[in-house]
Amino acid sequence: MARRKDHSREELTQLAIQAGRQIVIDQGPNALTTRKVAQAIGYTPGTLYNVFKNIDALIAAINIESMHSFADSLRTLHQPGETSESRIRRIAQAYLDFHHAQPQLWSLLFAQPLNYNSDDYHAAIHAIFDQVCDAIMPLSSSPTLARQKAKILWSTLHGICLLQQSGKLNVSEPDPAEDLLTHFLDQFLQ
Amino acid sequence: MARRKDHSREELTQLAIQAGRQIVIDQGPNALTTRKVAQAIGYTPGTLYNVFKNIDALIAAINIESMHSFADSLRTLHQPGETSESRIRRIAQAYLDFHHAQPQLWSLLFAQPLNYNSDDYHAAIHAIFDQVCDAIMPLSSSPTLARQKAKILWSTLHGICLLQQSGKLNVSEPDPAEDLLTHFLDQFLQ
DNA sequence: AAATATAATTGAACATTGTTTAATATTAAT
DNA sequence: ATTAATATTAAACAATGTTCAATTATATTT
Repeated sequence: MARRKDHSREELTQLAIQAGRQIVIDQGPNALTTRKVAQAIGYTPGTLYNVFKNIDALIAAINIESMHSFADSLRTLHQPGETSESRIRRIAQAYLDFHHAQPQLWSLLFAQPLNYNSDDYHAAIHAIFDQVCDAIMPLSSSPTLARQKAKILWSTLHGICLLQQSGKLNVSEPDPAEDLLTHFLDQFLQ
Repeated sequence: MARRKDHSREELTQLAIQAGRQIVIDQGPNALTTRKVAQAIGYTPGTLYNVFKNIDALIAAINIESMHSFADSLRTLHQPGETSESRIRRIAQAYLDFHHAQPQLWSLLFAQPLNYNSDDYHAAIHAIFDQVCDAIMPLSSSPTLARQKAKILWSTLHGICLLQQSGKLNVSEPDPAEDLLTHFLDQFLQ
């Protein structure tokens, strides 16, 4: 068998990403296999390797889409007249909202070590992180301090979602992510 | 072949845990396979299944040991006359030290979703986390707030190490984990 | 238009995984 | 001494990522 040319290279790429994304949403990161993705788009695994170098590259592509989508939602939420504090709080809440709305995509993106690096991946991270830095900049005395504060905020958001997802520390009381975040931000924004 | 009885059940358990631990240290979490562990202890994979339910149970056992070891180091570091601030700072630094000294064991423990739960696992987490809560308690007005603060500290430590390990945000400047931690604690301990 | 080159697609295979199981050999109990 | 219980293994299974020769459709050249 050979060359159907039903789809262009770019179409195939998008088909695979969307199919893979849906598999992750429905069945979790562990269910993302080349055979499942291939079957979902009506091709065989071999074809995927003509478009992606390996499955890590496909995972990276799905993650890049998640990041751009999140970056877009951050841009949408931004209102020029807003105080820095309000903007930071809304960015943080948006992170929690993403985790709540798409826990499986969040896991694929943040809860699993990634073995694939690329400029696109790098750029997608910055499409998010630069906005966090921007929001914090007005409250800091130097760009270096602002960057550090942004990394601390980012780290804490990661950790809070991981903690909630693993459910490992819910003995006496659950402590909803929102409560932890509020508690953290009240001090962080002093 | 059958029944050599070179080792008791408990001896086999410990052999497997130590062999697995060393494989993770030397070659990383992904190198931890039943066949490698079995070969390292001079048995076959089937024998491991007579001792562990599956490989996730072995991973959990290795993690439990890591946690007890870390909990011990926290106990060792504790000095009765110390201020709360100093104790908290040293606990946090110990977390970073663990990550620095054993990055692979840290990854197995914290950077990968675990699919195996047990009372022992739960107890090991608390052997650590209860000490963090204890250290924070004197600075808080209620046990609930102390627990929340402990979770925030814990989350941030996680996040900082994850960030450093992934190396994804080291564009303009690396921002060593120690700097981020100091920056965080200076505000956290106010 | 014919011949040739290029590229896409597949099926089949390979190596590695985790895991199960029937067979077997050793120990323990009767 | 016979029987029962148990530990161990080899072999097999299913599922995974990945590679590749063979094949066929399109593009290019003559």
